[in-house]
Amino acid sequence: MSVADSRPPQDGPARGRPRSEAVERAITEGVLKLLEDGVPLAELSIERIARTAGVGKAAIYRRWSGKEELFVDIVRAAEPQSPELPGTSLRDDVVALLEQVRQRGLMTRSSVLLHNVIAQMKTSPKLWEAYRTNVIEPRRRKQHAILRRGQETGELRTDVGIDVMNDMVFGPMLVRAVMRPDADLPEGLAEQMADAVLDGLRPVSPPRT
Amino acid sequence: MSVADSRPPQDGPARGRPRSEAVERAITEGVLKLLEDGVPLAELSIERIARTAGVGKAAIYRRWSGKEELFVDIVRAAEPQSPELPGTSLRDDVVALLEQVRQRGLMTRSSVLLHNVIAQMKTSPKLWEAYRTNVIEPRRRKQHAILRRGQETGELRTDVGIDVMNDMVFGPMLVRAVMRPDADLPEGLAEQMADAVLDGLRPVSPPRT
Amino acid sequence: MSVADSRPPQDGPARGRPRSEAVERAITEGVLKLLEDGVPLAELSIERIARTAGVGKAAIYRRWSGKEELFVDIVRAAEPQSPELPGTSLRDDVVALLEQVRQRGLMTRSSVLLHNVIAQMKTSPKLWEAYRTNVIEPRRRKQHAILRRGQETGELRTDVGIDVMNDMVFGPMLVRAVMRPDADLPEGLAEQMADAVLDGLRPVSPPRT
Amino acid sequence: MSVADSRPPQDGPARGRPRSEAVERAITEGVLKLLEDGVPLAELSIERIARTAGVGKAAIYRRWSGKEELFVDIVRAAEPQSPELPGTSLRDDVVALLEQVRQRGLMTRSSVLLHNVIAQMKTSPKLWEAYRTNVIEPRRRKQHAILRRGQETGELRTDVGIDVMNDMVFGPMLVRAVMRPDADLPEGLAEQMADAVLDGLRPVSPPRT
DNA sequence: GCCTAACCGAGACGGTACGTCACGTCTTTTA
DNA sequence: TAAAAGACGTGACGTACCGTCTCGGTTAGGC
Repeated sequence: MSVADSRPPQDGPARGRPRSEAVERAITEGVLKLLEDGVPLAELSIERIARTAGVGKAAIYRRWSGKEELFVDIVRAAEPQSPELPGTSLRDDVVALLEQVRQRGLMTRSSVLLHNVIAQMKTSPKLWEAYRTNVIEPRRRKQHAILRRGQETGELRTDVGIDVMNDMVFGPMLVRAVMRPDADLPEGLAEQMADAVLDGLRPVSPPRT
Repeated sequence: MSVADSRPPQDGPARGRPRSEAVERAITEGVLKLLEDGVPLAELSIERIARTAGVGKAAIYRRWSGKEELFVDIVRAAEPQSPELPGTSLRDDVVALLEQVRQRGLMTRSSVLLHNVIAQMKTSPKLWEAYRTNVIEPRRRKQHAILRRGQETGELRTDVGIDVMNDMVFGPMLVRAVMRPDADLPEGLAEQMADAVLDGLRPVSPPRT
Repeated sequence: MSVADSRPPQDGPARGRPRSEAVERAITEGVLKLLEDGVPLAELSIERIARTAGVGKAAIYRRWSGKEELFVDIVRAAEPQSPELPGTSLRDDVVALLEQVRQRGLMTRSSVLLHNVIAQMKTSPKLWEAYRTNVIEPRRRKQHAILRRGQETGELRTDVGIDVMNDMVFGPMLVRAVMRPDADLPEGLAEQMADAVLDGLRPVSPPRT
Repeated sequence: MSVADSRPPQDGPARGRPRSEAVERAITEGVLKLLEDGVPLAELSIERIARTAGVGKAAIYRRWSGKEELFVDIVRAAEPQSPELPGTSLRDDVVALLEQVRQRGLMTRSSVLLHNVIAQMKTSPKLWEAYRTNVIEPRRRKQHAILRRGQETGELRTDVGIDVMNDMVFGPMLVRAVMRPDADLPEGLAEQMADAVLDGLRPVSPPRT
């Protein structure tokens, strides 16, 4: 299940002493504890994590190939589950997804935690790729599906690319929740944004006076 | 002019040998060369920069207090100048700013350079603050001013907060240009986005059937 | 028989699965193989020995308490048996013992093996003591007995301590065979040394002119 | 002067900050202190030495390529200077050299120190070679020279190889002083040994009755 | 034309962390 | 109960940077 678990694949029954789940837990909880104590991400060394978790360095390297892989797993674990979509209309589905992003922004902010870890990832192309593949792309695929269905039901214009529309519909909330820690995310924001932007993306623009 | 130039303030004429501008240039150009050669940001150590620039470590520490301060200066230097706004209409001004972001996205991508440096900054609150104050906020103030004037001229609805509208108008392009290196930024994208989103933000929403 | 076999003493018949002799053999032969392959003694780790022998580490620790104890047993096993002494005269007995040392020097050298292991032992006082007690002292006692009998038969002077004479008679060959891997040990060396040194240790030194 | 000083050879004036002699002293004295405190040689790690000396590991690796090279230098430094030879006769010169070996044995024993370090060296062929070249061989050359001159002056027989005679003359004291920590080395031992062994190596063996 | 202060490259300094390896112990399954 | 396998905490390995500190030497004013 873990992205970065590096145990070599093997057939047959496991041989030797199995890896302790307690160790796994001690490590991840150690990292979270350090972050919550306000330790800057840059000061999270493997040695310090091991010391905090009461664990040998080797126990960490046995599971992850480095600091970054470990962080990916921790972010993945903290990632909220994708919500059930109502499916009643394009507007309702869009609101549901926007609301998820908004919630995520609130959570991320309140627990200092993930914001920096995610930012940090961009410094390592390899890791960013892992994060994109495992977290971002699935979310994006779901968004595309919703928009495509909106086009089919005639709720959405067809003369703008799905990908561009995706950024127009979900980009504003993303920017607000992820890139601007000082902006507020009031209740009702999802509805407000959805209504306004979908209004500009209706299939036929009636003439105005 | 440099944010991080740490020469102690001093009265009277400079004494002793003045700092060599050639050294300054060698350092910044060394960093750019390394980045362009595809060296990951995480592998840019002060020692390596000094070696590449043919410069002593002390010469760097004399000018910046650390790696991060150096990076801030480099990003600032590479930041494009804000364009002149036509001022003919809300739509034209918005298109001009969106076009600037689009151009910046194209440039950043082609020169590998800044994308990661900016991401990196988030890991250092101090630096992110500096970047926000010096780069992001001025740009945002200009955007707000445009939108406010749009409200005054009746081109924009007044029942949505300026700040939210700002994200709705400029957020999509920002996401596309800064956060998604694989998305394309075709010509005409600025116009397309501006027209669609402004359509949803017109002051009066006529009833639909 | 093994010095370092650490099975706890126990009454009654052995219980549970008995230790496999094949494992014992695999371990000792693995060590010898590694040494003969030119692996430096310092690179002989328990882990590597176990890997080479196809054996678990625990199987080694069950039998010896550590690397050094294992080495003692291996050296002991390789030690040549003490020869029969002719007993016809002091000179003949001395030659026989010197010849044994010479042979041992030749053997040790050809099989790389033991020279370094013995040297290594000196770093562990405990082991050196074991080696001294089990290998060196018995040999020394036999040498002393011969010399003492030489004094009784009037073949050896009595005004020099047995211990000093022992070093004078056997020391040269020992130095040559054990401490100087590059010296040659030609046939007849034992006789040559014995004659010369015994000449200086005759009971009465007649006055010279 | 140090065997293992690994500074790359260089022309012209020294560049950069020169290496501190104080550091050199702190390291060697740290090692001696640890040994004198009874720390087993096997527990002397570079990290511990650095900690004891209040020095960074790099400062050690800058001077020696490893633990063993460091030890060679320490033994060399503790090695007594070769004595002036009287030159009055073969017997007097031999006594002088034997006395040196005896003294060395006494010292080595009293200061626990060097005995084990020297033994340790044999485990590393490379180091033993260094020790042999720098310490043993010079001493041996001096011994050979004395014996050769003894042959020329008619004090020594010529029908035994110099090398074999060397072991016969100096081997006993060497064995006693280096290989047998429990043997005593009384004053006068050098004279006693010299007289006895030289008696057996006189050029003409007069007939006996 | 000196003096002197600050610069310059080089590199040593005490530290900290890296990722690997071996230690001796412990915990699995299999025989 | 022993067997192989392999995870466990510990700690040393040798390397790379950190940011500071000497070195000898250079480069500008101000005298």
